[in-house]
Amino acid sequence: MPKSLIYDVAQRAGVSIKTVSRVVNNEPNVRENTREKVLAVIKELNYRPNASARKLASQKSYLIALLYDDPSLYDNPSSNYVLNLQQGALRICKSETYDLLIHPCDYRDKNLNQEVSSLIHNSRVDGLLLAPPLSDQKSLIETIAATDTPFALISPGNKTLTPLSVFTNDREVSAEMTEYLAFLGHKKIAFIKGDPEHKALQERYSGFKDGMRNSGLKIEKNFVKNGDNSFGCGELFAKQLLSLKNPPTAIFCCNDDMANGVLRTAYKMGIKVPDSLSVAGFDDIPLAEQTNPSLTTIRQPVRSMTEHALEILMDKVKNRESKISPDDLLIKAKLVIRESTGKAPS
Amino acid sequence: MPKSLIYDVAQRAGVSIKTVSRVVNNEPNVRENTREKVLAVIKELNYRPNASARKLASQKSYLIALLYDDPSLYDNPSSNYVLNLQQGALRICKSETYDLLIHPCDYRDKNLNQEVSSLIHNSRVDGLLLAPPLSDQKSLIETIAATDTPFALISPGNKTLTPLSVFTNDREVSAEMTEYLAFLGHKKIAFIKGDPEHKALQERYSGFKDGMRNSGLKIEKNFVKNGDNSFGCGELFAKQLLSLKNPPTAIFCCNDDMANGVLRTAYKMGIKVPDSLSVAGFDDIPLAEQTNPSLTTIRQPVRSMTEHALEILMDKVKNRESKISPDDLLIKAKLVIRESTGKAPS
DNA sequence: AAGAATTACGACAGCGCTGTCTTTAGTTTA
DNA sequence: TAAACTAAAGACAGCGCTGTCGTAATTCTT
Repeated sequence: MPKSLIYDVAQRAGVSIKTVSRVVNNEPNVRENTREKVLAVIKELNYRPNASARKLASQKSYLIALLYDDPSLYDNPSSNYVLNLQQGALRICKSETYDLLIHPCDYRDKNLNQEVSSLIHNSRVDGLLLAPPLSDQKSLIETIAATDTPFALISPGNKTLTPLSVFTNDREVSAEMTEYLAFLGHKKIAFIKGDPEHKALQERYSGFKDGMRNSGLKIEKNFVKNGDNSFGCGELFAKQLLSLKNPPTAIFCCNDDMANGVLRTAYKMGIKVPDSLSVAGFDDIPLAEQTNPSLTTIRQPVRSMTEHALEILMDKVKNRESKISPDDLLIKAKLVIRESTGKAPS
Repeated sequence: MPKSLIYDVAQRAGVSIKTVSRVVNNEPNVRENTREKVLAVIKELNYRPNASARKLASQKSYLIALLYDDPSLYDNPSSNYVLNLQQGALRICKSETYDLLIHPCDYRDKNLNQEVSSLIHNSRVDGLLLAPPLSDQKSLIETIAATDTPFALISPGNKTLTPLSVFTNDREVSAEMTEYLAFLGHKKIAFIKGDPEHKALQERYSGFKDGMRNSGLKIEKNFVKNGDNSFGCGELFAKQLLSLKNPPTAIFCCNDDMANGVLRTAYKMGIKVPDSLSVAGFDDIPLAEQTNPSLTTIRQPVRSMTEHALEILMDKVKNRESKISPDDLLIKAKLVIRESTGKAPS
């Protein structure tokens, strides 16, 4: 199958190359029957426009960059999150004939701003999508905004930042989980916080506080730990908490990795879960289904979240009215109740 | 920073645009001091060649496609593997100023051949890198070969297929693990096989057989199970094996997911690991460190494997002599001994 | 030191599209 | 039915590079 050019199509359809171009790009001012004729020839010749030529002539890149924090830098098992991001982004890009440039970063890297701005300049991307925690980095956002490149965020919590953002209800659902634990009879509930730079994780802590208040429970100071999202710190803090003379009966962790660490410590200390201790996580990584016991947690629909965010971005990139209603912007997470939570010991 | 063109650089350096082009592309026939002068100006003006223009003029795409089986289709936790693939590929691409097109596929999809050939034609990729199990799909390889597009494989086991391939020693290292179990005193060793279409997993079984033979042990028929790589089947087969009147004292699984399933069943059945049962996996997914007990397994250096494979591919794409020696083609996996294996019960 | 061989560099066309502008066909109005 | 308009289609330049080929500068011969 020899690759055909726009000229071939034009000639065979008896029109000018410009008309073919109009059809290909869905531009107006083409009569319906000529459009059909051209489309037929395109199909017949299996014509695909040369991406580089389009880009060069149109001064666009047809490229969307997906920026995310690279979990393999910490070698943790939540990489599934990234794959879901990519999948969602890929799907929308494909449907809009854009390409996707994946760009794993280290959100702690001090040169991040420079790295991203050179990405924008060198690759001349038409738009950027930022996943948390990169979407929390204020100076990064400002850097990008200064380049006038459209961007969208997957962002936790509040809606004030920018209109180009999809939001999660981390706070509300964390409150819900807390209330669920209270409902099970737990009164001594511990919380292991995550990285403070991760805004979503802060929101989860706020949600925990809400939930405790709503349940008429008060938070004991030494039941709250400052974790760093890692399995290891879940282990460590569990050891501390469970060695207390008056230990908590439930531990709610900011993410599944830490919850898994708690599970391990409980196992080692011979503390039965959920009989003597309830454990809850957040994220619903695939592993959560496979732990002993399996983990009660909270699931976020990462893929559809990403797809929404990217659709918003594409609207911006293509300068068209957004069809996404504000209601669609809030992506709701849900409790997933498994084996690691149960009635409070009496 | 206004974006500068090749003309700007040429003018400022007092040379023609062609000379600038030569410098940028590392072509010969440029005097050392003019090269330096041009490089200085490039730096000064922060010149970056327009990728689309290069592609159009050179009739190349500067694009490498990375094809892999999408683990999120099965929602399993080994997605870290993919991230490592991507990272390795990204690193080499960046250093060669190529872009990376990620292309997750379903290796069971019957339209895969067509999908890939249209990828090649539409995106006009300069080269493809296939990860297992896609690299095992004979008809896919033939399809790609027919397009004359350079490609490289990350391929298990034997070296006969093609020179453009990086190999793993799945078989040898599986034998090693088996011998290690034998060394610990185990005589009744079970094996849970993986997906038969996955060539690497077959190799692992062959290695198991080698190891048993080398240790003077014989394989009991009902100690060998045909798994499908999933956690669930690990659970299931463990239940079957451990319910035998004369159960195995060690179970070696083709991958960590299944080994993790075994661990769970043992936990549920109250069988102590490693005291009464040793369990070994393969892959060293991040989770393997976090199970209860942590998992003895085998680690493959996926990242460096990918980097090697891509370097070979780039040599082919750029039509230059490969600097990679045949010895580098064999990427060796290593045993990682953790808590799940121990002396055979006496 | 003059010619031959070689290396360094430049002029210019053209890669395959899209944007702009112009022309033609078609439709409406008076 | 002609003038005035609008919709549809075409002509053509040019996006920013690289490839080819021609010419100038340099080095190597003897």
